[in-house]
Amino acid sequence: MRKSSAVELAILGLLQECPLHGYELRKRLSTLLGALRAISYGALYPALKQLSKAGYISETGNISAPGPALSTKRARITYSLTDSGKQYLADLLADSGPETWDDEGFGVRLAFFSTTESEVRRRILEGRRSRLAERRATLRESVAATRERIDRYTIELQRHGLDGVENELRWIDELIAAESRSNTQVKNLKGIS
Amino acid sequence: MRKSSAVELAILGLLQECPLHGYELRKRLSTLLGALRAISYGALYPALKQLSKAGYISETGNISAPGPALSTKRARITYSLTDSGKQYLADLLADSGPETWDDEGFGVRLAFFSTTESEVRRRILEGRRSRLAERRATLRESVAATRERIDRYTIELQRHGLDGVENELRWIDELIAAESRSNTQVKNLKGIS
DNA sequence: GTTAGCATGTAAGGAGTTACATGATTTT
DNA sequence: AAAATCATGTAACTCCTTACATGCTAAC
Repeated sequence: MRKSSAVELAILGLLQECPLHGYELRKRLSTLLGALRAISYGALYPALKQLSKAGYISETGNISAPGPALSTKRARITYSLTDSGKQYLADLLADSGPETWDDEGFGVRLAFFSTTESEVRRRILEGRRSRLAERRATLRESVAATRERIDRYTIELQRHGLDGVENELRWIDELIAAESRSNTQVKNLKGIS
Repeated sequence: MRKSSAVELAILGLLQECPLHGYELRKRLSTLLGALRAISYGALYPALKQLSKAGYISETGNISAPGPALSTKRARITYSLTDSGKQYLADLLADSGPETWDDEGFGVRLAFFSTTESEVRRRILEGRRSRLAERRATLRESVAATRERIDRYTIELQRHGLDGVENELRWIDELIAAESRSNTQVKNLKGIS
């Protein structure tokens, strides 16, 4: 079983909420992941086929309402998660390895954090945090190294990159703090009961 | 002549300053473009071969110092811009079409803004600005549309994405303002003379 | 002497985009 | 009736990553 791409994970995650057809799926992927990714049909449909072949999702023509048997609409293919797919998705979301720390892997997983165990959430957030801290260190070094250069624009570009990383670090810290708070609350509740 | 990728542009831009060999080139690309891109050798060397074949750069074994004829070091291949390459680079940098507004295309071009005409700089900055403004509009919409959702994490992800875009917009505005200032100065100087 | 870094490359393959092809439905 | 948008797909192609292959040089 090859490691699943972020796109597949996103598809499975969306289908977890409700069955959808491809076109709708694509729109939701775009808004869900925002600037992160705008997938094309040439990538989406093959991915759906492949997930279907693997048994993680099932296709059904939309025999939706019990009204007029064959609706006038062109047969839309609605995809839903199978039991096997639910299990697979759960496994993917239970993961907190290196692939969950890069920009895309992290973004997709965060989007489905509600379905992720609190402990795994914490590990993913910490992993992402140290990945970002590393990147910040590298960028600081290179900003320092380029200090003598007179080129305004090179400096601007690097400074902006560093700003972005620092910004994201603050954000992650907030998320981690919020996570701790809700953990404490849970512990308190447990203590009381 | 196929349209050149951002990587090729970056290579040409770096070679404009001084001749370099592949290994060094890769390090500089990484620091120059920061988080934007970390190119692998599997991409770099073929790109160099291709640029060489096109006549934009020339390869020379490092027969550097006039000391001991064959240095002990393994023959490093030093690449330098040819006249044709200089022309090509100038053409690429004089461009301000849509390909100069996306994340990567913009980043690379900004890095070499010092060698870009002030008018082209302005057009690229404006183009980038409106591209970002569009993205902001889309994100705002989707944040608004997702408002009723209770999912904290989906909201956080989208809000963070929006923050990032707004941040970059402010940065671009600063750059544009700085650009206008230096233009005004130039005009004043011209007025005086 | 062995590890780490310098230095150049190739082959296989993954992941996706673009452009095309088709047709239904809704809106103007 | 034209235009937009819904809806599904395929084929060719691009670009890049990973893994491998090779060997030198400096430092410890």
